[in-house]
Order: sequence, then structure tokens, then C-alpha cells
Amino acid sequence: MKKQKQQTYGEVNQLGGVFVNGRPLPNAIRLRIVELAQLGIRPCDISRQLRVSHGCVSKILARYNETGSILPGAIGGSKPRVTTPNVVKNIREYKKGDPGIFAWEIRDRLLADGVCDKYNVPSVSSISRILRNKIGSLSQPGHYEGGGKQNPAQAGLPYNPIYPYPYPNAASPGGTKMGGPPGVSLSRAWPSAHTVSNILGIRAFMDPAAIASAEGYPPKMEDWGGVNRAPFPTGTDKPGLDADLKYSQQSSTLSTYACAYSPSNQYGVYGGPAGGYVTPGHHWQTQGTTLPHPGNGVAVHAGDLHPSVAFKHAARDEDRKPLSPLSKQQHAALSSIHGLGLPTSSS
DNA sequence: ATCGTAACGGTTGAC
DNA sequence: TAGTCAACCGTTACG
Repeated sequence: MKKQKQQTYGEVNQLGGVFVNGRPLPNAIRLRIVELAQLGIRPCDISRQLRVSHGCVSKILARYNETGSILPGAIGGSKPRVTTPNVVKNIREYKKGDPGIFAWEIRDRLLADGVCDKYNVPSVSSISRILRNKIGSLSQPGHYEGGGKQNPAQAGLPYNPIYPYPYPNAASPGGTKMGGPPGVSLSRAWPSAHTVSNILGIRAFMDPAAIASAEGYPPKMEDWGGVNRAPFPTGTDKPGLDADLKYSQQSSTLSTYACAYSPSNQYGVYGGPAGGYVTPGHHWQTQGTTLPHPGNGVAVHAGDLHPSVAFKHAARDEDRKPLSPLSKQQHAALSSIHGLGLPTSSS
């Protein structure tokens, strides 16, 4: 990785909160956004309380509702290449069989022959480029394949995304069933390391073998360490939350909601300055709050958040009536659970 | 007043 | 090794 900035203290948003441009909010903050939403706190209040822009609150809650994950997506990297050796080989064969074939015809044939599906079929321009660069100048087959930099895992596959993300079901790579497992919608056509299960480290239903090695998914730093630059824990714990969601456990009531990146990250400090939950030197400590998600029951463990609060069912569907001002109960809940001092005035 | 979202500038990681 | 590209980020502004 490139050398990181020595110090990135972040910027201050309009609400007075500190953020690091381009970097995800700490998972702890993300978790708290979801927690507060589960308590029935309105997004606008969450925004003010946590000093996070309402747009961000909206995004995080929307993401959570959609995927069940509080975690940011994978930053960086590249999409899987579609011009795999196998695709090139097929294109070459098509071209050999019909030298006058058009790129769009090749594209159609790739689809028809099942070499590709609609999600990974190369564009016509890509095919043209392949014809021009890889095939037009090639005389002997195997040239491209012999490049040596291709992922050997692709060998033997009709086509395959280079990314070795596990698919929830075997049919997915074939593209006949995009969209992931029921209740989990992937926002991208290419498989993300941030499927709900991967993110939350709950993969048993799709890949039991992965449980043995907790980091079943590719250890992309961004997955978890991107927020806290601390390396992943290597145990069987959920890597991200344990790494990131470090509540102050000594304080049983979480009276100090310590929010600080680990010293190993480049941010140094993080948190709303006036919120008082910046505690440099403290780490988030795992607690194990459970955040039930309506879609798939995925839970985020992080401590003694009342596990009964359901995100949509209880908090949103019915109990959202007393939206603002906050009810006493909400204040009490927030104060006791999160140590947040909510302003008595809701405005 | 609230919320959804596009634009923006930034970071990151694969190539 | 450095540069490019395309992903994602949170904030901001707008409707």
C-alpha cells in the first residue's frame, strides 16, 4: 500500500463532527447510527446527535436496511476483468471460424454459448480491442494464456471473475441467478467482499468451511481495517466488529462512548469534538450488541444494546410515532445505553 | 423540518 | 515503482 499520511486529523463538518474525507466513518459510529434508528430515533436526530451529516445517516441506514450490514463497502480495487483467457480463446475461435464476424456477433455468441453471461460479457468495444490487440497479432494460440499473470484459479472454468469471492450458491457465477441470496441484495454486479454474510462474518449458511478460518473472505484492508487500521484479528471472531466496534467495556453503562481509532490508524482521533466521545488512546472494545435485521436475521454483536429492539418491526413500523421530540424513554435509553446526552430540546 | 440523492473532492487498492 | 482507473467514502446542497 502506498505510504499513508502521517496524520490525518480529519475535517469538521457543518455539525461540528470530525470526519476524514474519503474514509468511512468508524464502524462504531455506523453501528450507533443503526442502534439509534432501532430505538426509534429519527435520522435527523441521529445526525445531530452523532454530528454526522444526515446524508450519511441516510446512506448508512439505507444500506443497513438493504443489506443488513452496517459496514462500508470495499474501497478501491478493480472490477474483475471480463476478458479472461477463456473468453479470449473463444473469441479467437469465433474469429478463426468466421474471419468476417462482427464484434457484436461475437458478443452474442459468447452469450449464446454460455461463455459469458450478461453480467460479464465484454462490451463490443472490448471485443474489438481484443480482436485488434490480442488476436489480430496472434498467430499461435496460447499466447495470451501464457501471460502468466492470470489467476490460475480460472483454469478450467468456463469463465470466472478473477475475484475469488465465494458465491452463495453455485449457480451465481454462471450468472443465471444474479442478485445473491434471498434477502440480500448486492448493489453491484460483481461480487463484493461485503455481502452481508461476509461482512458480518456469518457465512455458515453459504460456506461452512469458512468458519474455521474466520477471514474467509479476501483480507482486503478496507473491509475492516480500513476504518481502524489495526490488522484483523485472526481469531474466530467476527473480524470487523471486533476490530472496530470497540466499546468501552469497563464502564458498564458505556458512560464514555469512547470513539477513537486505534493508534495504529492514521487518523489519530475521530469523533464529534463536542460530543465528548473522543477518547484518544481508547480502543473500541467488543461488547456484542445484537442488531437484528429484518431481512435475514443477521446480527451484529456489540454488547448490551437491548437485543429486543428490532430495526424495522418494532422501532419503525409502530413506535416511530413519537418521533420528535424524543420521548423520555428514548432519552433514557440513549443515555443509559450509549452514554449520549441528548439535548432535552429536540430542536 | 425532514429526507432522499446527485455532485463533489477525497482515499484506496488492483492492475 | 509510479500512474491510471474505478470502486467507495462522507459532506454538501438541492429539491
